[in-house]
Amino acid sequence: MTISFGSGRSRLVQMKQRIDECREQPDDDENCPVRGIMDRIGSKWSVMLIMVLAERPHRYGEIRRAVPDISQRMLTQTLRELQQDGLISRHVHPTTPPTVEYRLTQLGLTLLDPLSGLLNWAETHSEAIVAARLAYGAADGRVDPGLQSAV
Amino acid sequence: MTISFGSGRSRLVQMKQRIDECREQPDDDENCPVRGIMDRIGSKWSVMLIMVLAERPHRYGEIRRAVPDISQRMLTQTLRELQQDGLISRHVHPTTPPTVEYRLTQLGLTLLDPLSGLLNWAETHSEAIVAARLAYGAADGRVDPGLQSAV
DNA sequence: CCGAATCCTTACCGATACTG
DNA sequence: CAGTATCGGTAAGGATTCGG
Repeated sequence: MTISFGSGRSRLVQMKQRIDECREQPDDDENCPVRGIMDRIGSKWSVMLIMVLAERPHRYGEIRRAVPDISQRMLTQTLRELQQDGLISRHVHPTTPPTVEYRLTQLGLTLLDPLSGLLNWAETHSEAIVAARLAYGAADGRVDPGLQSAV
Repeated sequence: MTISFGSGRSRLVQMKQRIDECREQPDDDENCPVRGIMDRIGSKWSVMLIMVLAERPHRYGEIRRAVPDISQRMLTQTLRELQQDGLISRHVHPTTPPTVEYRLTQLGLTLLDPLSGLLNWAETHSEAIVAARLAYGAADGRVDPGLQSAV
């Protein structure tokens, strides 16, 4: 995007201030939605389902086939959560047998850009991260979390 | 801005293809790092610690004071994970008492931009999401997940 | 075809106490 | 100051079974 490179830092600092303010009011939930949203993003299957629906609207069984290693329990539950957040919508066609179609909402579409930005970062730097994980705990098998200064 | 609006969608679809390929090989771990990275991002404290260190390098106790509601167990554990991924570095100054400073690495700095993009999205649309959560389960208290067609 | 409901096994994570 | 070690409650999530 057109925003300069160093902008991420200052925006993050401002963000932290706002989240800190949330902690002041012990209302527990509802007052700091950013935290809840990030938890949702980080949940095991949300991003995967969003990616599937980003391609095109899908029926329930289609999603199930597109993501074979999800249990129907978690598929339904995650769909409900995303629906509850207004990111996807559920459309029932009164046919026999019933046909249910899920698709991204307008709100869900706006998420695609920042989300793909993060995923692109993950893919771009995945090799560096795997390398870092291997380098950690180096030496002769000794696990010595002592001093190290790799910038 | 040079990037068109719908770019997020196509990039996400491509991303899904690559993650699907990862599932083909049952090596379980190491072969699909994107999944692991996203889990890390979504973990409870990682983003918060990154935000703190985005401001400036911090000592252990400083982070602890900056994030009061984290246990020292999770603080140390999350710091180790981020260090292992090469996102932060740990510097021990051999003083008495010991002084340990954490800071973002070059790799960690590159994460700030896409991460702040996502956080900005979360903050921007937080009201819409809260509204959607309230709207879900509307009517007279009846929870009827039947048919609905809000976009 | 599209779910809901139940059971049950893990892992996360907080609290607490102890070390160098 | 900057951690490590251990215990235990809780909740996420998989397998399975039943319903409309």
